[in-house]
Amino acid sequence: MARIAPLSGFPELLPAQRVVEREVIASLSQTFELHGFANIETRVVEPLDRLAKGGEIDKEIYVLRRLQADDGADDTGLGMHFDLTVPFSRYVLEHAGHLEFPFRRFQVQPAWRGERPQEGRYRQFTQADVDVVGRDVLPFHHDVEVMAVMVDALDRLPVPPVSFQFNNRKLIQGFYRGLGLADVTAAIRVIDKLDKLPADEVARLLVEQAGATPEQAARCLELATIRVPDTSFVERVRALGVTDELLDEGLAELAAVVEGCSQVDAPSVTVEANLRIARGLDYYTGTVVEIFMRGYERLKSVGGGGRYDALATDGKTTYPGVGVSFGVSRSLLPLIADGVLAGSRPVPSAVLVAVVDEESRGRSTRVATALRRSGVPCEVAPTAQKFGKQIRFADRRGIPWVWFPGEDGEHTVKDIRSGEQVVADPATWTPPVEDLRPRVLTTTTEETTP
RNA sequence: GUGGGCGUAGCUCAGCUGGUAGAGCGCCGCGUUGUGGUCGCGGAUGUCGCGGGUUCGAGUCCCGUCGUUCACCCCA
Repeated sequence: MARIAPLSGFPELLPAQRVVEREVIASLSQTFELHGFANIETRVVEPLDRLAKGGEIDKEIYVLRRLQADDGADDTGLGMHFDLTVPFSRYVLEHAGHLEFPFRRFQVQPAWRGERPQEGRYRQFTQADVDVVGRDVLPFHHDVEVMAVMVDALDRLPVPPVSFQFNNRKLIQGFYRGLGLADVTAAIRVIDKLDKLPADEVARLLVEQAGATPEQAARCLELATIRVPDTSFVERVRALGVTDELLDEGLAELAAVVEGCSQVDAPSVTVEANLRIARGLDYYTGTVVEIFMRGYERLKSVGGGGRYDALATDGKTTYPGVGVSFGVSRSLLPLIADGVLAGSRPVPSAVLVAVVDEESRGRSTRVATALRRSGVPCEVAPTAQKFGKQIRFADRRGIPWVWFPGEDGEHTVKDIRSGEQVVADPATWTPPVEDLRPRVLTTTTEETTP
């Protein structure tokens, strides 16, 4: 029985499950590096005043303090980061003198939020972020680039198909402005409720909270219901008859992002323009995106991001950025729990070297040494049980091969899946490459490895 | 943070209006004296999440607590 109570919201994985997470992180990192993004790791804590920029998230910050703090000082003024964007913006400011701009980095780290946990929401979770940051300026084409990188990265993952839903803040703001709407920010917040409230209710709220006329509210809803897999949204928006300079700019940018991401060779990723995607964070200024995973829409977005013209500023210089993050824990833990993803084995060993009797354990150890020299992960059987038991030991752990050391160099190795057993030389034999490392198994297809 | 559902063997679960804890799978042993998986026979599972209360008696009822899950909120 579990005498030690698990901590709610702080999930831990068993070895075979951890195989999945490690392979996914390795795959993401590899793709990001293929696109020339450097890896960084930021410290776990940040000064509280930097983390707390107002907003609901303040209450979710875990604060650090010493057990024997002075009575007067109840904390150290440090909190654990709740995402990777805030620490990154601080990192950029702090190390700006040593970075080359535009700076391209990726980061895969845990973050902490004191939330009520549930499926896909944890108090400690890992996310993977890719961003490009410029000094003073960051050309728009980086929006397309960084989104395309994430499209490529997620396409290579052994997860269900994902959908990138793009929108653009300039488009929304320009449209509302051209429409003559008073409170653009309030209107965006209301439109964001569209998946929870019926359309006519949203229209009512637009009138009530955003100072819209019924006519304006109707137009806003028309805009928000546009959702297409190509650039045809441009014509449909124009047909609504609103003209505005910012709107034009947003339309062009969104078209470029949708176009650019559609051109990535990524069969398991769909790309759409969805004009009701707003995203709550108010620092976004252009491109915004939310990512959804097929069959797991209940998790809401498994990733998201966008353009922020002032990621960081030191008063003299501003650093605009564009980035997107993928929720590693949010997407993987439900997939693992549902049995969609599993590790092929809980141990790295590809071979179990059997032990004939304790007197000859040295012979088995020498076989293992030879195999390791060839890069074959292996282990020696813990006890000299009957061979049937030793084979079962390997079978339980998913170790595909069992090596039987012979008396006079007469070695044999058995594939316990097929039962086939052949004479082999420890110095030269290697298993098929697909047996070398644990792999990620999916229930739908046979297997996938980065 | 607010409100609801659920917590029984390693796993999935059964257990009626309170009366001495069960099944399947898995695990262990033997059949099979050095090559597993099938089959047959046998065996062990457990502070019924934890603490308190009501009762002659609590897995069952009540309260609290922890865990889990759902909704709100927020977002990865």
